[in-house]
Amino acid sequence: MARSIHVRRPATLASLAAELGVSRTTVSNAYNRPDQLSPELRRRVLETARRLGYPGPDPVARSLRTRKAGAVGLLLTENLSYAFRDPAALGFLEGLALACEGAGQGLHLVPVNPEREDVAAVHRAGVDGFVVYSVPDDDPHLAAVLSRPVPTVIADQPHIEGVDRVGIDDGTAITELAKKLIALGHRRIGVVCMRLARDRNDGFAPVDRQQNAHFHVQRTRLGGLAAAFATVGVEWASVPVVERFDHSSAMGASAAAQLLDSDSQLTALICTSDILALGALAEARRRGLRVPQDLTVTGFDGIAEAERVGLTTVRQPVLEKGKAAGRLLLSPSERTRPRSITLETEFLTGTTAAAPRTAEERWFGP
Amino acid sequence: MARSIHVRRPATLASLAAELGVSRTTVSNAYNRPDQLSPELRRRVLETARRLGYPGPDPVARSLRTRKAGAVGLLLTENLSYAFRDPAALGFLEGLALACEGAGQGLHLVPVNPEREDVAAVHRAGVDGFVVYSVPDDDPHLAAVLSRPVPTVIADQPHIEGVDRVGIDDGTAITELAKKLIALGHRRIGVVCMRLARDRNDGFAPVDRQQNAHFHVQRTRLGGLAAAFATVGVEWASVPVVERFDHSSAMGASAAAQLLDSDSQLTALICTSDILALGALAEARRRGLRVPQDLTVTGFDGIAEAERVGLTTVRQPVLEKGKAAGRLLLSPSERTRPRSITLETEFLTGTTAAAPRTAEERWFGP
DNA sequence: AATTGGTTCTGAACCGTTACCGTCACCGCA
DNA sequence: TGCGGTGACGGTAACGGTTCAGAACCAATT
Repeated sequence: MARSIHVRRPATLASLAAELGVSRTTVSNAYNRPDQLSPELRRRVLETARRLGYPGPDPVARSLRTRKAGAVGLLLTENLSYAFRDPAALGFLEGLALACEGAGQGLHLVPVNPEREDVAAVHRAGVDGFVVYSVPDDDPHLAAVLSRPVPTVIADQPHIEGVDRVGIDDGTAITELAKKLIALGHRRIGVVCMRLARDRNDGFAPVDRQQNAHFHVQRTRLGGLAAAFATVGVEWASVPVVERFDHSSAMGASAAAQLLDSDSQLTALICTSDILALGALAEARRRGLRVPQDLTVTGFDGIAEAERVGLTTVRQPVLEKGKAAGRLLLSPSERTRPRSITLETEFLTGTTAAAPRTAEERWFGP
Repeated sequence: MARSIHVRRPATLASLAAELGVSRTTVSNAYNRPDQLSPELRRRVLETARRLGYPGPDPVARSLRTRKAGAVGLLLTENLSYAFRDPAALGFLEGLALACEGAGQGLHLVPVNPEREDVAAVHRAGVDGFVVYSVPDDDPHLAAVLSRPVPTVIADQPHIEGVDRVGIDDGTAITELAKKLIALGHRRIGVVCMRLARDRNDGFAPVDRQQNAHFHVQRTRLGGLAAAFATVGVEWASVPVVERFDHSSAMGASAAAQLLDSDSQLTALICTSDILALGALAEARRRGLRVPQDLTVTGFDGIAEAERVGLTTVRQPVLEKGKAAGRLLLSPSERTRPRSITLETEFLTGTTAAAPRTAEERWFGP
């Protein structure tokens, strides 16, 4: 005979007070303001609590009353595993977690169902503020976050009126990198980038798709490249840009292959992330192309493995970015006006970029 | 003149009801049970909400009444960065996050201040349950979690009466590995392990420290090795075990160095994690020792990089472990008795283990 | 005409706590 | 003896919702 298990409701502050013959206020004070009652009574309260199995004030009820949840919400891009496997995102997450930990705040990962456009989870999250990390510009979850009456910090996204922001200057950073390649003599380049929109497009990305990209970071980096090459008369529309939906070095390799197959005259591959660049390096190796003699390859982010293999890239301070987001959210600002933090990037010379071979060298070998 | 900023309190469900001239129940229903009121009225409610800037029912208040927080708490080992840089921990985290996402539950990282023994954060977390991942057996935070009247799942920790558990059979898995080395002929081995207790001890770990280790996983793995080598008459007390507090390949390298310096006759280094083993490989390379001809090196975990370099190791399904923990916590069990899930491990042959050179070979070369 | 059933909305209780202010006893001091 | 100050505790009203039993109304059935 199935018998429903009798779950004894845990004792409440009120029941404890009744048992002790004191007021609820006093019990509350025993936990929250020890100086407000005599040590003797406090001892009795806590001891009785132990005896009755009272686990202490209910966190949710407390939050309701004090108007503090003690946690910050984090909204990540649609696909969770995507973030967990991207070293840059992970660094940001670690930095944010550290900042929260330092402030004694929990970090609440908001569940975003990739299937349905279910914004409810954003409304259900009991948090004191939100950090939004690199979601598409038109993400309904972002809109939902902004509709909540709590402070918000956005990272790696375009500025939104009245919202704090942290990020780097993606455009300028990659323009610098492009200028180095231009100075080396590269004119015929190919570009590998991450996905530009929510829909999958594993292949060439025409200019209008680039310009309408939903992901701010990718859009800005491509824009920075276009600007740099425009200065030497390279028409951007003629530069092949290959997009990959999944972010992995395998995808970087396949994108590199697609580019090299489409134009054997390319002298450099510019990748908008290190992960992709590592794949491009692997593809070059597979083809027997020497880097940098036969092909220049560059990345972006400055992840550990890139540094290990000497990739020419741009380092961005991902850990600091996360910490800064946390500080921005948790610091007791006067909130007089939205603050914006732009962190510095650093060009890493590496060993995967060099002057292109001349035409003769290309045809007859060195 | 400093003037305190006037923060307009956001509209409440009650104020919205008053504005509309309906009851609070009706407004609540407009959000939670659309079938309970006429479409026309519902439309009016939502429209007025938009006009008044009402962000929808307050999540904390709702949680209080419904007794559901919509999130699970995760208690990680003391040092957050430690977890974020350990691929095994990261895999677990990803799996857990995926399980939560699938169930529409948030994942609340409990802030654990490494400095103070501040258990308050555990009590402050508004969650429906906890997952505790590989904390020291005597961690006060674990005790605090168990005192909360919510379901709990522990991972990679010894069984606790009445608490669900997920893990692998560390002892048996590493015993298998040890037996392979024994079969190859190894008798003189050194062991590199992660920290065994809260206090830092970068150096040799005597047997009693091993047996009293606070970290279940490390304790069990060492025990498994001892059991295996006992079968061939190798006295465990004579086996050098070097411990490192920080978990990094650099530490693995230095530990390997310490072992090789202390006994040049060692034919194999068994490491209790892949990260440490990768460091040991680096150290062997630095010394000009060929692996596996001159030295056998093994790891544990089966992280991606280990597989790339062909490390002989044991793979454990970390992602699955995280998912299983989530399922265990979120599945509507009858909770008739605590459940325990032990996942399978797999021996990876790799290319870093071989028979030791004979004495002659050692002295005169091959 | 009375009963039934369905839809739509309401009233009051409740979730478990903390904030705010008030009360009261006790003490030292003039 | 009266008085202000202080330490210890209590009462009441939020905090912002959800739940559940039922009221009011109307149409259809018996």
